[in-house]
Amino acid sequence: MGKPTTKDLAKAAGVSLATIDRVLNARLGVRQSTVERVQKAIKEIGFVRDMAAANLARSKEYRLVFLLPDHDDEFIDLVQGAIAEANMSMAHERTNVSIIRAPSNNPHQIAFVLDNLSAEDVDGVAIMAPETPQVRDSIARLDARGITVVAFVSHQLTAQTPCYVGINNEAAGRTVGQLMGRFTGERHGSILVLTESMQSRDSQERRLGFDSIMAKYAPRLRVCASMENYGDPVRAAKIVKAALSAQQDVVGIYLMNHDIRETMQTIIAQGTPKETIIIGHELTPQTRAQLVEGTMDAVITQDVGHMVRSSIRLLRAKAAGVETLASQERIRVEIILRENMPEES
Amino acid sequence: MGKPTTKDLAKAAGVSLATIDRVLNARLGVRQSTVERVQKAIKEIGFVRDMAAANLARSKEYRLVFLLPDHDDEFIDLVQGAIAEANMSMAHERTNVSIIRAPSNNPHQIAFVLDNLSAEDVDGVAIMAPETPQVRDSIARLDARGITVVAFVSHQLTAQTPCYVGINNEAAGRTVGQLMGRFTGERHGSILVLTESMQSRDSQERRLGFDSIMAKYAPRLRVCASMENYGDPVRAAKIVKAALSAQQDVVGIYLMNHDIRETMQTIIAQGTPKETIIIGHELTPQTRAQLVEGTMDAVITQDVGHMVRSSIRLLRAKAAGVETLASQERIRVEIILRENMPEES
DNA sequence: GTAGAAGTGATGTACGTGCCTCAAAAACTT
DNA sequence: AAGTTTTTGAGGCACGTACATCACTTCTAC
Repeated sequence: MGKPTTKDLAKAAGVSLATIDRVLNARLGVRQSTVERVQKAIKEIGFVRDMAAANLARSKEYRLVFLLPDHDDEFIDLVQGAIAEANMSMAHERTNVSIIRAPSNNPHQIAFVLDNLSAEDVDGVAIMAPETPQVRDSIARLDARGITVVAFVSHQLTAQTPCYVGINNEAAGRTVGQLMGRFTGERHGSILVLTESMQSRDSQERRLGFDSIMAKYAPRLRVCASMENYGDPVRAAKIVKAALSAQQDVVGIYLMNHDIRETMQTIIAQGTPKETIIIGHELTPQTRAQLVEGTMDAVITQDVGHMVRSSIRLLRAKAAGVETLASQERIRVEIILRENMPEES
Repeated sequence: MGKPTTKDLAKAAGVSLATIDRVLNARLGVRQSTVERVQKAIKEIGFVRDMAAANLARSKEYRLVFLLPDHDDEFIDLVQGAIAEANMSMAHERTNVSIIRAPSNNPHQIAFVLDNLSAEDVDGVAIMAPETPQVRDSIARLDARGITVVAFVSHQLTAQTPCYVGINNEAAGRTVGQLMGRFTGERHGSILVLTESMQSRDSQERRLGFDSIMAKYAPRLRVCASMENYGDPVRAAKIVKAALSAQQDVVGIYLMNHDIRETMQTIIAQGTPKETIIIGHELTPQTRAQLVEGTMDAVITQDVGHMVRSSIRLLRAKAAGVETLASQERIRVEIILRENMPEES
């Protein structure tokens, strides 16, 4: 005979199906002694409930939301594409994912958007936003309202510590360090580090990891202070130009943030010795092209599709109160060279 | 109102549920004109069927089988672990995965095992076995019996070309080549290539990719002919010892097969200059340890858990006659250094 | 040549899958 | 007896399936 069902359980515990249901869903209105009797029966007959059937009966749709920055760069595009794709394949699994945008440099606005999410309309939110007190508090309120939260790409420090779906940024920095050390051969010189901002925890962690490895394995190289462009293309170009003129011995460049359009353009326009090693983050159409033509040497990336699906699974599981397969959710720090570049989308 | 259901479809098409069902499952006994009417209605109201409910109603379990080699090495262990883990989390989704072992060096035995699989007991098979005519024919017979097949890790050439779940081995070889060229700096010397056997297509592809990159980017290095150990530990040790004594200028070693226990042991015992770059395949407890202690410099790997889950999804989808999300199933050629090594299991 | 039997293909009916839920009954409290 | 708490029953979610039904053909016998 097959797996035990609620019916078998009911018989085994000597109660009705409805009571079983209340115990399974930890709802109240069941005497403690009955709860225990049922739980004993569950263990005895080895009952595992069929969540597919449960969701069907509940005729419940999981409504999930991704909160993304409202500016458009290639990385956000990738994320949006991955969400759209996931949404397609999740339609079968009664899950509906939507996207909300909010200006990433305005914590109050983000908090406002989050606070306006009602448990009536939404079961879970994946938040991609800088780590600010306002957002932290909003997350706490979401949690209080029974909306589950995961931090997407960027960490969020909260009391309830929502899951973080993204790479270990220190490991990413260390990996870049190791590659930079190896790829520059035995050359001496300085390394430029370009970033959007060192304010964010992610940047700090990457830098930390990078420095630790550079100090340990490539002391011959001088790592310059991080240069911030604050997301301003003009400033980005100016900084790079100035740095390349000032430093004649640049042997490597670490592009720490993912939006590198202007930066790379300027570097190429300015011209660098062809041995200059350039390593950046995130596999986008831009970095792909750069890898192919050899202007970039390596890209450290996280699988965006995987992250999106992982977030969805986590949110669904948390919303349904189910365990998840942790190993499947771990996001790897991937190294992409020209040779192992996956085919496009 | 929510998604359209079969009931809505039936009304829209002006037929009963049973007819809808017949059309959806491409069963016979429906007039062509009716089929067309239903299909038109499907498109019109945008019907997508709820596979969860379908499977529930069918009260069907997908019974899948992995055919693995019957010898035990660390890679097989990983695969078995991943299967066990997947089995746990798939229990909810009415899927049951089991493992069958067969000697990988005996094609007739493998064919025999496959031929004994009945469509009564099994819906799909993931085959990890060398590419032989016997297995090819067995796959054709499986297909004829209505059992779906995917090739797991190793390619299988068949008329029906079953899906292959595994990495692009040529890309893997190219990636090793690029790393080898980079990591050896500007040094000159020779590169050893050690493998179990060059008979298999996978090995040939890896070698091809490796050679192409070495020739192009590191002509200063001399790549030696592949040395085969035929899976024999004693022979493996002897070969390595001989090679290292004969070649005084070894700057890099490419370990092409995944079972490298004796080989690495011998290399370490024999002693090589510490700058010798050693690159191998598959992240196992062994290669992890080697990476940590610095005796290996990089490992090219495929995510075993991902591959197992991917195979399961593919088999289920094919067995159910459903489309799959291709991008999710693509297996990446992963580069693992000490710095980006994922935590164990 | 036609009524009737028998056969064939197309379509519908009713109930089942494992679980949830609402209303109503039963078992306890005060 | 009224008020609570606990339990039950019946019906539903979106779909599948054995069996029943219906409309035609084809064949036989008169």
